[in-house]
Amino acid sequence: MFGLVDCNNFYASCERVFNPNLRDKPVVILSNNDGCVIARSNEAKALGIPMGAPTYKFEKIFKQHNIQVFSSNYALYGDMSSRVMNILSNFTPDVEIYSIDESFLEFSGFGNYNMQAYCEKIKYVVEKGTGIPISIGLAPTKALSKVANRIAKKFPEQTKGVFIMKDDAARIKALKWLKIEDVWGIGRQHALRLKKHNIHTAYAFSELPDEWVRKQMSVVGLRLKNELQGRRTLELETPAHKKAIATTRSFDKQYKEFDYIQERVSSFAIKSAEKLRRQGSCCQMIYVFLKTNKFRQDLPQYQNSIVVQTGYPTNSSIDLIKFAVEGLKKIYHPDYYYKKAGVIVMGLVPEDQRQLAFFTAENPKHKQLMQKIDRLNGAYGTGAVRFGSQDLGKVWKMRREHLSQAYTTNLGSIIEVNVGDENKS
DNA sequence: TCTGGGGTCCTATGCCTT
DNA sequence: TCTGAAGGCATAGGACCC
Repeated sequence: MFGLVDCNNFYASCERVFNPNLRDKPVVILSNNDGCVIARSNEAKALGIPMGAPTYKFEKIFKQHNIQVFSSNYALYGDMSSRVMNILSNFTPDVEIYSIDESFLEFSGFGNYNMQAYCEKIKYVVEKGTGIPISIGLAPTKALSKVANRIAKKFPEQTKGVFIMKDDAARIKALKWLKIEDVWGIGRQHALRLKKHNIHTAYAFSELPDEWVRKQMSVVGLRLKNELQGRRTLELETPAHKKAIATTRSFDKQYKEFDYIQERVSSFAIKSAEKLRRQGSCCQMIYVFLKTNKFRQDLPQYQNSIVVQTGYPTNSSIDLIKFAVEGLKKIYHPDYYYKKAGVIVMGLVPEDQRQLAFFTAENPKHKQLMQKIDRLNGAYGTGAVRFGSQDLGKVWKMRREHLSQAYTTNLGSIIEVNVGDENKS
């Protein structure tokens, strides 16, 4: 049996843990730059706030319905997530952390357990320990456990937040209920095509001929079909090393000047190098991209990207700036207004296993230099040490006008409890 | 004026080597 | 030495996830 544990409205729930006044009130969480809505409480969903809603278009509605608005606070959500995951691992050794708010659990050898009671206990202990409400779905395959979870979440009164797909009759009933666009692995494009072929439910999809699914949706679609029929094709995955690390951002407005964009791309390269060093990896390729604002169709559109081979594995900020700017020069075009750029480092190898290149290699002094820089930045804050290609006078600030505090990771943000006497807190 | 960021996997294509 | 088939690899793009 697979179990899928999903935290309910995770980001909104995190905010509520430390601010109980938010209970039963509509809450939305905004993306970086406060650009759009990326999470909603049930109350906000009921008010018709869609996922991805642009903030500037909905500000009036936020005010009108007294919706509580928060900038995303990843320090808080990341910490709350690891607390939840820690508790889950006490209930079965086989846990795959699938995302910040979801885990697959495998229950093998639990034949004699009353799984309904066991899962209700998991739910109780997680909620008691963290304040985060969860839903649990159990089924014979991963894809079906996603379906079961959806039912648990959708019908909390009947299911108490735990739904177990006991037999084939339950499977068929659930799949007939689930709309095709809500199936895990069916995105917008596939849903559109399937509907054109009169496939509207998960069940109808699961009954399609193998060849058709394979042809239209590749082996991925076929695996999904098998999973929905109850045949296990996906297993619990063990954490693998990352294959790429990305640092990409939208700009606060549109920019044309090369110098500005070069400065941004250099900063992304530095950030990527820091991430590489933190996980003990080096990269062999660096991908740089540049885009105009896709929402401004009235302006000329342009996007381009390039892969630069480094020639040797490196995680030196100095080298990565050099390669990134070299790539940028090849794709930059002076006629456009740019809104977004990014750097992705690829071809990652462990730092201690880098092969020696015959003619080129990272300057051996860089390693020590980077260690010192990382230490200084660690002690005095990111950006304490900057590079020549970064604009020293400029402080890049993300728009985060509705940020809650880092209650769990920053001592200065710790909650104070006042007990009677105002002097004692 | 203002619409996020970070990932994965699969396929098609073209080129090169065997 | 030439030729075609088959396999490996890099790259680009599309689909999906959270």
